[in-house]
Amino acid sequence: MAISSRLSVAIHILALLEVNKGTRMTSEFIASSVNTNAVVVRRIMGMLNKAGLVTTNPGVAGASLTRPISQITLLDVYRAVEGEGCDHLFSIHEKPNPKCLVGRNIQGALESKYSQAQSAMENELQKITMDQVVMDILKDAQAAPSN
Amino acid sequence: MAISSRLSVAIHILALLEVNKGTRMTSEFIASSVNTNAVVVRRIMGMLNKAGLVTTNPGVAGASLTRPISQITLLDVYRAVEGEGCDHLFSIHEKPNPKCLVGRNIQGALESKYSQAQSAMENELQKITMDQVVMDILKDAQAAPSN
DNA sequence: ACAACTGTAACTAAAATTATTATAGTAATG
DNA sequence: CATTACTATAATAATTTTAGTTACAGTTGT
Repeated sequence: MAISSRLSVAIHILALLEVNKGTRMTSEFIASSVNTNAVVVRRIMGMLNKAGLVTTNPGVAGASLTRPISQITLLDVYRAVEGEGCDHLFSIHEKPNPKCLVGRNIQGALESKYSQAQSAMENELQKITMDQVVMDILKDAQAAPSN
Repeated sequence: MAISSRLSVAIHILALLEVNKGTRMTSEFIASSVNTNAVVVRRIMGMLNKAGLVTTNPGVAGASLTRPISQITLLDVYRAVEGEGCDHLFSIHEKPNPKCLVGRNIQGALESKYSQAQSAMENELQKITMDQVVMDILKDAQAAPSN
């Protein structure tokens, strides 16, 4: 199964915060750009807040980034929205038969291999910063300006 | 969300086929090592068969590997059991607002970044072969022999 | 005080995974 | 050649996760 779209929505939110840095956006406004419900936005914004990536003020619109987007990596965002789920990208079947040689040792063998693949992915996410994403978005905007 | 345990079960099955190469194992026997239902084993075995990794004979027990396990990578197995799902490891939210600069361009930006991370993971899976997994299993067996 | 928000909890709906039941078909064996 | 043991697969159910929605309490600024 795929990784949930929370990461994509979170990146979308952070990009909006950067691009519209001056203005105070409501969760309703952000939701209309993402095309989802405002509660979903607030839920994810809450995770970004808890992870220390944004600052929010209860009751008042307009979240803000806590640091320059060049210092926010996709790994930061991924961990913010996936929480504990980050630890195990690959699921391992539970309780294989300990009476069987393979059943007894498969879990350990899988864990060591899986962690290699997972680390490779995380390292790549860490290399990508939010400002690269924003640049991509703005670059496309120059090619086809309509703002 | 995490990647389904089908990959883990498939690896378990292939390891069993290698370790017990001489004998003809029934799906019931394999299921008891994995600790699941025999139908689950046959379903996954069917995927491995369709992907050309094993040969099965309808009605008769005992699947066999089509090539040496040193030539089966975890990426082969991953693709066999995840099928189309492999294409998009990360989900992207649908229909962001085209009237918004960010909404208009976010999907393209995400796709290019995500494919970097996904490729990094797949490259790592490709580097790991089934015989490394089997060696891990047998190595543990030497340390704590009970067979 | 009021209006406009945010922060959450609770509930619903939809999708995916795994387990299970059931059925049809293949093949080796006595 | 009928019986037995097994595979292949469809259909169903149970469980889990995600995303959308409703509801409401709390905060802020006017």
